[in-house]
Amino acid sequence: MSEQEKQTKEQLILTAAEQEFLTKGYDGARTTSIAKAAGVTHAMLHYYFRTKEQLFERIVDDKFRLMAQSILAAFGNPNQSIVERIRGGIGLHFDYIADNPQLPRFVINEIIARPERYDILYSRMRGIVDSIYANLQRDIDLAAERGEMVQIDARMLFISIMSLNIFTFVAYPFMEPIMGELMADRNAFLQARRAENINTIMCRIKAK
Amino acid sequence: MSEQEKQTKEQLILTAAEQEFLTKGYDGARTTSIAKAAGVTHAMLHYYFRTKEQLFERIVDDKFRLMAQSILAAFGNPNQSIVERIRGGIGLHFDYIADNPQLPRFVINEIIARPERYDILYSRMRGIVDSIYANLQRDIDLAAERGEMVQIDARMLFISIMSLNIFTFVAYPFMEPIMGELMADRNAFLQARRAENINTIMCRIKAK
DNA sequence: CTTTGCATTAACAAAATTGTTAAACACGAT
DNA sequence: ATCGTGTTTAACAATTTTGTTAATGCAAAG
Repeated sequence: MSEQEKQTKEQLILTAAEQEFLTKGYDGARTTSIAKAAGVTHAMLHYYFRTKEQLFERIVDDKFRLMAQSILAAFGNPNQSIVERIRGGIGLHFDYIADNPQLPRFVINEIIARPERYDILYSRMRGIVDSIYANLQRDIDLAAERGEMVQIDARMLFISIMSLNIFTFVAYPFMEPIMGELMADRNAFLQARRAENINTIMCRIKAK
Repeated sequence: MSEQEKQTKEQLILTAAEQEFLTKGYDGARTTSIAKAAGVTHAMLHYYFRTKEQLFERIVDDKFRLMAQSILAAFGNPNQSIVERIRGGIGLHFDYIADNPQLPRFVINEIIARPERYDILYSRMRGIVDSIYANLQRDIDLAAERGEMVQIDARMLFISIMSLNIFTFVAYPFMEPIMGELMADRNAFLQARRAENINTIMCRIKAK
């Protein structure tokens, strides 16, 4: 059972740490608070992860991978028409973030707090983004020539999509108290927002 | 000159503190680091502001006011047509944030870190937002009836505009390294982004 | 049953960070 | 000149937070 127990305790700490780091960031997080939330002594936390730094890196690695995946999964899609691929991609991306609403804010804050640290990560992402971009841009150009949509820079379109989808969640706690009934029912609001984001982008790219 | 000197030192500390708090947040900021950046001993900082907390509040108050203003100023506008008012508002809002690019992230993080604290602030903002909203929604409804634009919920439109404008700056450090030449020239990119945001919203509200 | 190896605890140590104080200082007003 | 007021400094105190250690437990393998 020692193997089982260890798994559980380590897992408990990781889960508590994830929650703490995602909401409070590295600086705001306290190892004692994490240990308490996990129901272990704080010496236990250091026993498994040595330092706060190392514990944090475990979380960060996971989360960055997740963030990159969410972007890829949404647009590295099969062989529908480009317009449908974009429409579907927006929805997928939105849903992905809805499942991890704290993720974007965490990633952005981390990168701003310690940019140096993520150089390796960038080279990986850069390659992925470049290939998606080239692919998407080519399809957009072709579709534009056929009059199926307007000509547009794929990266600009991409940024617009990310803006609309991500901001909804990043700013939710800020907007919720000042938007009244519109946001009273979270699920209803998110559903409406999802549709609105798709609609907004579709209007933008639809052939005139 | 004692009066002059005091102003300057206090001001030096405030300026350094603003920079530190905006980039690192309350938890990441160090009073010693602020004092050093301001070129004063850290005892000096405590002499003028007593605690880190109080120094922080001075900054936060300013910044929240600024944030609220930016939203108001952009859309509480004169008597052009509603479509033109929206078009102009997007640009104004974008420019305002371009002048204070760290502001939105700071405000959002602060509110998430300590929601309780901003209850009073909310009641003030709530009133302002409500009146702008009612006003805008009425004009939109009228314009929609006249066929000048599509029918749309003003708050949804509002969120879309904020998303597009704010995200550009919040995520800049994250996107810059993975977007290649598109973002190489910051000014050129921002100008393009400003136009794109206006274009995107105009497409969304233009009468079909 | 004892050895071995990891798990656990409590108490402690070290470092970093915030906050204080007492003494020196500058300088204008009386 | 000196008194008073607010400024400045250096040294120190307090607290918080991270990290360590030595002793103990516990369970499986020999």
